[in-house]
Amino acid sequence: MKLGGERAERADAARNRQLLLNTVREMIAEAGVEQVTMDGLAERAGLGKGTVFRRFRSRAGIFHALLDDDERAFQERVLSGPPPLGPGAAPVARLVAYGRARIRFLLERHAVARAALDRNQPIPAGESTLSQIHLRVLLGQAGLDVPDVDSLAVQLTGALEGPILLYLSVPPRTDDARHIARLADSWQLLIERLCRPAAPERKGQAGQEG
Amino acid sequence: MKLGGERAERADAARNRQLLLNTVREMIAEAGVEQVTMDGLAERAGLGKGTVFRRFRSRAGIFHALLDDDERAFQERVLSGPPPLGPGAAPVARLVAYGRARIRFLLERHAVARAALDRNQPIPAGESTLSQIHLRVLLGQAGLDVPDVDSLAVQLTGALEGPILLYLSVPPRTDDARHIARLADSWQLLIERLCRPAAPERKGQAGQEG
DNA sequence: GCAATAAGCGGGGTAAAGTCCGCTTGCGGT
DNA sequence: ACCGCAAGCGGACTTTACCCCGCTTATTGC
Repeated sequence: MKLGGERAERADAARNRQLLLNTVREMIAEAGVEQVTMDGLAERAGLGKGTVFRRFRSRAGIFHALLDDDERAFQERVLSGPPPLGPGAAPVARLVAYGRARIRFLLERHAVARAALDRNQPIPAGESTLSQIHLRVLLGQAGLDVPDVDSLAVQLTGALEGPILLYLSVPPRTDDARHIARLADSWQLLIERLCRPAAPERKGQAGQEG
Repeated sequence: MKLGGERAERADAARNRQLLLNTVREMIAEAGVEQVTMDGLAERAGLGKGTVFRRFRSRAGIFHALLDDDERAFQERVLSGPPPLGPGAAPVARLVAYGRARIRFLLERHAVARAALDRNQPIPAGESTLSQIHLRVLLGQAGLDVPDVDSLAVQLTGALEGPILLYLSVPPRTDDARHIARLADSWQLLIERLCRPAAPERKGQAGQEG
């Protein structure tokens, strides 16, 4: 019985996928992300190179898959863990908590996250839409009076993940850790200012450019 | 006559640098960024491959240099052009104008900007610090009451450039343009909310996570 | 001019990503 | 149990970024 036209993944394929993921984790632990090559991975796993590329379409795809694994656990904490990261706290508090947790998450997986960036693919790290969707929902719950919550969510995702994915050096310099703590505080400030109610005063302030 | 211990760039080197930049511009115009290879560029410029790598340390370095060129002109407009992008307008208005102009700038050079991202180097697009420094200065002038303007500037740079550098597909899909306009509006909203004065009311709102 | 020298130059060599295509094999149907 | 076949597999092949190192040439002091 096949289900809905979609053939299930073959047993050997599933086995090899797991084998490859385990192997790549070992290689990263031993020698770092930089040293992982497709040939090396294939050989170490006792498989052909074609197999590796079939499973993960590119080198970046491997790290993407690796990140997806961890991302699932993270998502679990967000969706059903204790507040303020999980449900039960006020939206603004959850936004702050999410940012802090996300910064930490990405920092701990920094090398992998950067390796998951693909020069030819738009979406970078493991289902980056996770952040975007979650921010989108919480912003909505916060009852912000803004015309376009979606775009704001995109932008805040950039504010949250951009610095780590783009500007951080890949063997982190010693003072990077301090930067991170400051980024987390700064995120909290940004969110709280964004969400706080308007001053009752009625002087209009505007900026424009064509 | 040599100046200050630093040997000036040799005449032939400078000529070749310019030749290479022109050649790469031609190649991009004819066939797109993707089709630019180091061998092809060297051959077309009538130079050796080693020369190309000596001038721009990597493939990304070429596009970085290309972007730097344009960036200089952009910086000119920011430092001494007409307001609100140039000096003379209120800081908040300039922040808004800068964001709009920067989004447009990056969008127009999207393919090059993405090609300038280097998997092994932290700093991405042509002197990305330009945005960071400028935002930093304007935030200071806006007289924000925040403890750490530097981190905020880093984060806003991410908000501004991250979406374009990370999430936008490289042959832009048709509806990407609409996204861009929305991003610009959203940027304005973000800045204005961030900079507006606090409501006088004293109800504290806070969020925390360890 | 001329020698000394350091920078620039060239192109063959290496390594690693990604492609191709014929062979093999698990799987579902009978 | 057997058959047909779509999916999986492997590894040679191609492409391309990047390295190396001996040769060439612009520059500077005499």
